[in-house]
Amino acid sequence: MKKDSKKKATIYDLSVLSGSSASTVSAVLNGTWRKRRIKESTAELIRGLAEEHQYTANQQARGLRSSRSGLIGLMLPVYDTRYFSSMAQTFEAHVRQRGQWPIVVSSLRDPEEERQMAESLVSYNIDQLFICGATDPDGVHAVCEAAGLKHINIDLPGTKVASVVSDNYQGGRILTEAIIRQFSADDPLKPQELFLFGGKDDHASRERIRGFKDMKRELLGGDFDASIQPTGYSPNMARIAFENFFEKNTRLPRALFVNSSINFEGLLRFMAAHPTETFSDLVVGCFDYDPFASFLPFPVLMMRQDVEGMITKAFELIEQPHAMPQIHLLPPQLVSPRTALPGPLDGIKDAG
Amino acid sequence: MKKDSKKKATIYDLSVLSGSSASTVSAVLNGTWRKRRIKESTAELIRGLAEEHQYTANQQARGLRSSRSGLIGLMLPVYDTRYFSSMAQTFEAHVRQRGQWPIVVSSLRDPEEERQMAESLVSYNIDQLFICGATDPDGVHAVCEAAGLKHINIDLPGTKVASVVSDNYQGGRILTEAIIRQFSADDPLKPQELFLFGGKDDHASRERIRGFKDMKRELLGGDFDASIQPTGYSPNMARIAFENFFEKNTRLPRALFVNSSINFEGLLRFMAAHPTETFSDLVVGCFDYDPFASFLPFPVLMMRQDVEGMITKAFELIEQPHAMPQIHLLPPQLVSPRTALPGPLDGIKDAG
DNA sequence: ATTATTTGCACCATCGATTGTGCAACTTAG
DNA sequence: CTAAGTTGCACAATCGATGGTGCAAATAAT
Repeated sequence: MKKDSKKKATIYDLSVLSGSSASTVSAVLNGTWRKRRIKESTAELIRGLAEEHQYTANQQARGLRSSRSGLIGLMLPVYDTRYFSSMAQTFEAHVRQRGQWPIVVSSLRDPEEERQMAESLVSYNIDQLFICGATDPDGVHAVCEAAGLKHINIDLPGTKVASVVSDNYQGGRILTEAIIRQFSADDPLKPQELFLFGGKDDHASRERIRGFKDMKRELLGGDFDASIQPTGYSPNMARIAFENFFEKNTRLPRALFVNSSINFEGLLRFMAAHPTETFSDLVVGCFDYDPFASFLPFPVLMMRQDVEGMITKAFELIEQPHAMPQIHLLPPQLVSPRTALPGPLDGIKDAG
Repeated sequence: MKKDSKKKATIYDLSVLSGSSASTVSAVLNGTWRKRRIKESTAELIRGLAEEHQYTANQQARGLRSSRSGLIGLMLPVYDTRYFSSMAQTFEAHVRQRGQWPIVVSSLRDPEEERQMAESLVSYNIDQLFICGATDPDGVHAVCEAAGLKHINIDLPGTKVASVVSDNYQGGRILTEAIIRQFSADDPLKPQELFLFGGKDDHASRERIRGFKDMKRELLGGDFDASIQPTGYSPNMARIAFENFFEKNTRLPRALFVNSSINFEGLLRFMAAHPTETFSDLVVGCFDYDPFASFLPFPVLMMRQDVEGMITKAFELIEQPHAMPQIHLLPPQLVSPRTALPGPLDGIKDAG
């Protein structure tokens, strides 16, 4: 409107325009003006000018003074799986609802990266940090602790502050049972026909594997440790594992427990190289939910982790002075084959 | 190390410790010290102390002074599709490689939200803004322009600054042709057997629809406008459209052009309510790529948009003084059924 | 009409880093 | 031995908002 709309208005500009002091303007615009006994009419005037000149507070200045920023951080291993992207989406909604700003970064599962990122986020004076799926949560904790930054672990637990994670053990049991029950009584699954692929030596994998083993033993008997093939969280390592198995046994197992959707992508790569008949007799259980995966040409059982619940719980816990670094377990949900669940996108109005 | 490791070290702390002035410390640590003729030995000393005390610059103070922040913003409609999550992942990698920090927000396709978000990002003094898939890019532009913030459009073009978008018209043509060629010469697809579902009245949809119509007319002849069913970018609206079609015609079309993976999720929901036989004769082309979708029990052709290329191009263009608000087109890639392409995750080291 | 309160606001230091400017101490030239 | 650089750094203003403190003017109490 004014000639100099190139630069943003500050409280000093409004101070001149209104004839009040900068501190009065500040108080009016940040809501502390009643406490400072500013006249209603003065406040009104200033609010009007602020509106007219499109004033918005400089968050850097505000943050510098108050040593807060309004930013809440989420550290993710990666974005590009439905699990983590829905984590980001859900996190964003919660943060914005609190009038704060999400800043999401991905650490690529590298402990050193994780720590450096935390350092850097600290230098922006972020108010809280949600550490999701970190390889070394306690390393990140040390950084946060030193800076007095509130934080919490999600997905993978740490030992220093509270953690919110899926009940991977129970989930593993339930998924394993569901896989086994897919087979009819007249041609039941045999112990050596059920394998677990994927995951690495992290808490989630360990618990899932434990659940898998326990349930497998209970239902099928026989202890068959060779049925575990950890491949890391990498599509290609998983693909190679499937290829190797296939070469050695001239076929896939009848039933697969796949440890994550990332590993499932490894199975896709394997599938691309083999005719569809190879998979006619296959049952897959995957510890993650992806709507498209649920409709593949063979029965796919999935475990959907309760992302909404985890984020909600994490927001509750992060406020509390950490009495004890407890691990809070949330049950994941078994999803039958050919199921399309609503997701975070469904809340969005989009008339088209 | 020191007693008071609870608060972060500042240049003033290091100033005292080193016996130099704060400005000298600042210069040493931000790299401008040669220009200021600081002695090598002084620099060395200060660098040592900085290391020892784990100094990291307060970005808010730095930003306040220099009116920059080191933050680069990406505004996304949503996170939770493979297209947009890979956009976020790719963006992140590029930004971090430049030594800056990504701040990603989702605007949920609401023009008012988009503008407010831009306002708010401005108040953090972000250095650049990538506007991806905005419903009203020019509205966001106005906000950026007023604040002197460099910005660029991705995915959906605006008229005020440069835009980088997929060649939706050519992509639409190619996908349509590929769908039609899936059918053999002895039982070829007829014009009234090919429908387009999804999308709304945005640039991308319009172009894809134009490509669809043109190619359909060229190959199949007949102009059949009823074959377009826009449903918005919503899974449920798409599901309802499929249901309606099915009720009216007692079957699905033999071939579908689905406008986005979000709409494809609507098809999944429809599938969940119908037996597999319903889809035995179906061919689907989808304008988006999702690895799991590629392996569904019927032929699925997909268009993968060149996310890496778009981000790269956008970084090139955003620096340039906007001579002309040109639209830069990037060809998307046709993906055959049962194809598992590598993605941004493949770059990650993860031995497992 | 005084004194005691309350109201309404201005002043100023502060957060931590950046940067233009000034000026000793030292070196080189003449 | 003096004048003219050069080197190496300190000083102080500044970015924009916040919040403690102090003080007039208006109002109430006596």
